[in-house]
Amino acid sequence: MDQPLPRDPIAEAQRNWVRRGWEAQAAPMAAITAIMRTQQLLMLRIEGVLKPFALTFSRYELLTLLAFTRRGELPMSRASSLLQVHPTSVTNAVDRLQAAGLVDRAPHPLDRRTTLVRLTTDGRDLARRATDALNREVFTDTGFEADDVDALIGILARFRQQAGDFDPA
Amino acid sequence: MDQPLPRDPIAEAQRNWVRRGWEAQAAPMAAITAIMRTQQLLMLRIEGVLKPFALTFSRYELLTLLAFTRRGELPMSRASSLLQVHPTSVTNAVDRLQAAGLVDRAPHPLDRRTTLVRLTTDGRDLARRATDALNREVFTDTGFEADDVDALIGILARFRQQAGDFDPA
DNA sequence: TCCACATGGTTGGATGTCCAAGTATAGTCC
DNA sequence: GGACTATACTTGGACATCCAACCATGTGGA
Repeated sequence: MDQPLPRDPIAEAQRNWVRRGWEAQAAPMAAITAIMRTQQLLMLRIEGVLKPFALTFSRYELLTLLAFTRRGELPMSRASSLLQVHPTSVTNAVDRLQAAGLVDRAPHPLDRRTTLVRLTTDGRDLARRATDALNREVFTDTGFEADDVDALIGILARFRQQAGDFDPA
Repeated sequence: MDQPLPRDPIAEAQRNWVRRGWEAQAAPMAAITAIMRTQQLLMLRIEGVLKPFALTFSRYELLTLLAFTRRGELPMSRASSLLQVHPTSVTNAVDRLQAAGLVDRAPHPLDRRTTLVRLTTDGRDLARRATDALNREVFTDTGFEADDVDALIGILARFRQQAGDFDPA
């Protein structure tokens, strides 16, 4: 899987789709498959940068989300909503971050259903160091051209909005 | 997680990045995070369409790849290369498809290291029906605008090429 | 002919995803 | 005040990802 293929496998699949008579669906299929592959490439790269910190991207995202709150804490349901992952994914991430001493769970003062997840000092420090590494090694030179970055942001925001991710206003 | 958020969480994260002084990295970070979320949305949608066929996207892709070959078979290493997944992911997919009677494993006539994975009649039929469903329910109306589909294809092809996925020629 | 290197595929393991179901708690309405 | 609905989070499970290590086989060069 390290060796470049002689041809773009997704362009090939697109041609196959056209050959089978699915012309209207060929380009959308290719775009979606390209998104899947691009995500995979980026994930491998990001996980590679985070590995020395004993972090995965999922756990990193939760730490960073907490680091951006005023008090370094959030209800788990809120974290699930903002990170746009299933509540069980947050449970999983909090379990592992808590075992590593990077967050704590705390009861909500007024609502016994709610668990607050709170950043520890170690967690805040690691979030900062991991962000420095990602900024330096991924976000400074992503492999996208600058114009493409802006275009992607626009296109994917329109898509996410029509998918119901956030309100139009 | 079903309710739209009042604001775009990724745009919010981008503003947070700028506030922290990481201006050059903010847009690339947002583009990458948007790719992650878009992939997740598309995957949920695709898995939803495939579920009645007792297929996952990963298994579907292998079936479709085989359906496009002349003889309905490929060496597993070739499948790994074309699908751009780790060999263990192909082993996993073949195990499950084989258990479901959708593919068979066969020895290579000339190379005892190599295992061929071969589509069965049931597998070919299921690949066709699942493709019909995906064409109808996902690829005909993806949620992307038509211009955006073409732009995505171009942008992501450039990215995948610079990442070493395929040769420039 | 033998050895070193490469290839193909598997196994065990770690990880994170979401679904279904369950329990505890809170809110609303009659 | 009680019943019903909703919310928060967990647990168990299915699934697929990739990594590390291993074994069997093939290739090429000395």
